[in-house]
Amino acid sequence: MKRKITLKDIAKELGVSISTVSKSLKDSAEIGDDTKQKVKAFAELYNYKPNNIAISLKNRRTKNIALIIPEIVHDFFATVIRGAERFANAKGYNVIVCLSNESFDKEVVNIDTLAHGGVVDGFLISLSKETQMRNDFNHLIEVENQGMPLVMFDRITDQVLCDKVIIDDSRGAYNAVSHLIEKGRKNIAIISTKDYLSVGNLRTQGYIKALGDHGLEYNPDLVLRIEEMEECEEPILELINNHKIDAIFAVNELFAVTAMKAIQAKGKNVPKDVAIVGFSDGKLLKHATPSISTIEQRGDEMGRIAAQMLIKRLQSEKEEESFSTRVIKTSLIERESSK
Amino acid sequence: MKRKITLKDIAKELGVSISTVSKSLKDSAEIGDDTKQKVKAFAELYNYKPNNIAISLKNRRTKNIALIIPEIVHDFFATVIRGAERFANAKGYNVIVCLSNESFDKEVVNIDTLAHGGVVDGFLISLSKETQMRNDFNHLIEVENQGMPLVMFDRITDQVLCDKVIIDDSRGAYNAVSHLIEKGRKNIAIISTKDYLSVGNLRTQGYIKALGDHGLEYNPDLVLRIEEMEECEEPILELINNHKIDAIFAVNELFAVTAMKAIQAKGKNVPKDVAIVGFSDGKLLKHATPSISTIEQRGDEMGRIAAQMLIKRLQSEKEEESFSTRVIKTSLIERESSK
DNA sequence: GGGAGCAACTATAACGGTTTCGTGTTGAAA
DNA sequence: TTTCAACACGAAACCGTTATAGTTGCTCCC
Repeated sequence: MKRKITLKDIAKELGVSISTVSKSLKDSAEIGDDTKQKVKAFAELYNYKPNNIAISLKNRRTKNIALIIPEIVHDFFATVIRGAERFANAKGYNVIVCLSNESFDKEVVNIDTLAHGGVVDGFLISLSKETQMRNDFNHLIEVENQGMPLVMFDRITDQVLCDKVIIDDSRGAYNAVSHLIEKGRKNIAIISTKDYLSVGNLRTQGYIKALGDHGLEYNPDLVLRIEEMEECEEPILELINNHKIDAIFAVNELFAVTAMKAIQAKGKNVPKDVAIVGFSDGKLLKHATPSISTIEQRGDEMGRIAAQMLIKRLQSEKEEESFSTRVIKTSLIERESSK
Repeated sequence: MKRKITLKDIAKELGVSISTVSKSLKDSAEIGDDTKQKVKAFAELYNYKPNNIAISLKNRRTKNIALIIPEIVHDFFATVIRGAERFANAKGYNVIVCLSNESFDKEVVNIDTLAHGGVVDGFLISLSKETQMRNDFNHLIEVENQGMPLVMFDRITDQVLCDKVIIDDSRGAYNAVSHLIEKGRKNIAIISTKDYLSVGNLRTQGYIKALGDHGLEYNPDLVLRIEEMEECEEPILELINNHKIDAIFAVNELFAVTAMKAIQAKGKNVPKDVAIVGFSDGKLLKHATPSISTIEQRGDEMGRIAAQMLIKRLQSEKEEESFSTRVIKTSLIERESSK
């Protein structure tokens, strides 16, 4: 690789000291105007850019932040990246994206490498499924102990003290179910995830509360908890076949479209026979036929706020001891599936 | 931030020199066995990890690679990230994901910052729409001139000499259209993009060739070139209304589902009245009703190979002067829309 | 004319490693 | 006893910056 031009090169070329060059480029008052001009012109000419690695070493900070997500082929997380990246870049930070692939081990390895290696200044993380299941957060607690700021988003745990960004899962679900009730639906099922997933759990709670508040009976048989995303078809089919249902609230995109397909395959009509509301505003729901109503889940907003919280902490000198949790509001997007 | 433990700390604590500690941890033959053991044990105990920034500075390489993509909420690019990240991580490299958002300026800024700042060792890039339109690749040529390796994938240009990974767009399209012809379709339209997009252009060529090879007449009226992804509905509607069409080949997911919706809205049946084949294997096509046949476009494979080519170049001492282009094969996934 | 004060630089240490080149101590061959 | 290699370790340079602490040379003024 061709060597990039350094301060030393400029100094030698112009017959001044390295310090002079450094200070000139920073427009220090210590240096005479003509020298400054000369140095700047030369630097410009040779397209000098300071070596960030050296600066990182000196300043003990890298201006990199890690963003750890469980899965990337997922509109929601993709928009989180977009939001975080945009904000961070504007503040002069690079985002290093890491995938845990829902694996505890990979999450740990990622964090370890980046934290101890001094590669990043802080972390943005959404927990992997496995981590939530194992309920083991030592790797995160250690990050905190090292004094590295950490912001958790979406899939969080209250066992780690740090800044957090979540959406109002429970209230979002509540609104979705209320909407279905207002449309006259009485037998509303929910397709959710296993309880150890914070998000699925909260949404189920919102579902139950909405039923209660509207004087509908809560029937546990209508609560389906899917274990494996990839094998959701069968249990969904079973739910639909064995119960009299006139509406479904699905906690994610995949469950919603799979449910709709199953219903349509039975010759029933959506929304006439069964109405559907999903959660998270991805392409799948928008482009389904009929299009599926959903609770909007602003991933970019979440990414932006998470990055903001992290960078704020990185830039404040004093170690702020109180942590805050930001809750992002959701709103209902009405589409054809719940007309 | 709490300071991390350094070689110096260990040295002071054990009453040996920094060099001794460094060498011990590298298991150098220069150091006596008992000293080595002592140092290693101590380092282990305090969870010492070398500071990668310092190593980067010394070695003049960072073990970071940049992956620049135009858009992230896009299953294809998301899978590319996954493939590249997986391979790079396994080789000890971090992936810094940057989004150009289809903007020339952001692409240039990204590259400039990372290249001159010494943050990354090399680039993986898929050109932004705007860059392809402007036909201006100086920022990439400069990267090459600096001796930084660069691998282009998917959206490439032949005006920059570097390693490349593409899928066989033209042949993929050819196969898609041939498939439709074999199913007895005669009036096949293509919904493509403007010509400056390398990918859309190649797919259109494959379409034309397939028609010719099967003795069908090429009718330019059946070639729709969409300018704005977001405003594709109207022109697609127009195409469908004004022409007798029994099949559509769409060069991406969005065009395929939009076309299908339009056809169904007219009361026609897919695939009976109009068959559809798309391109790129995203969720949208898979979960559409009916599911849409498509040309598989292995993003993860592309990412993996691109990362592999880049890292190979980074690790080889000699400056290899010949560049290669890897072509990834596609295959047809038959689904309901072209039965 | 001998500081004081200032402008305009330069030298140096430090950031945390790696690496080359010593150097002091052994023990054994000559 | 001398010599000399092997061993075990240390000193110092270097990567590219920045911050702090000098060092000049000059003017000004009592």
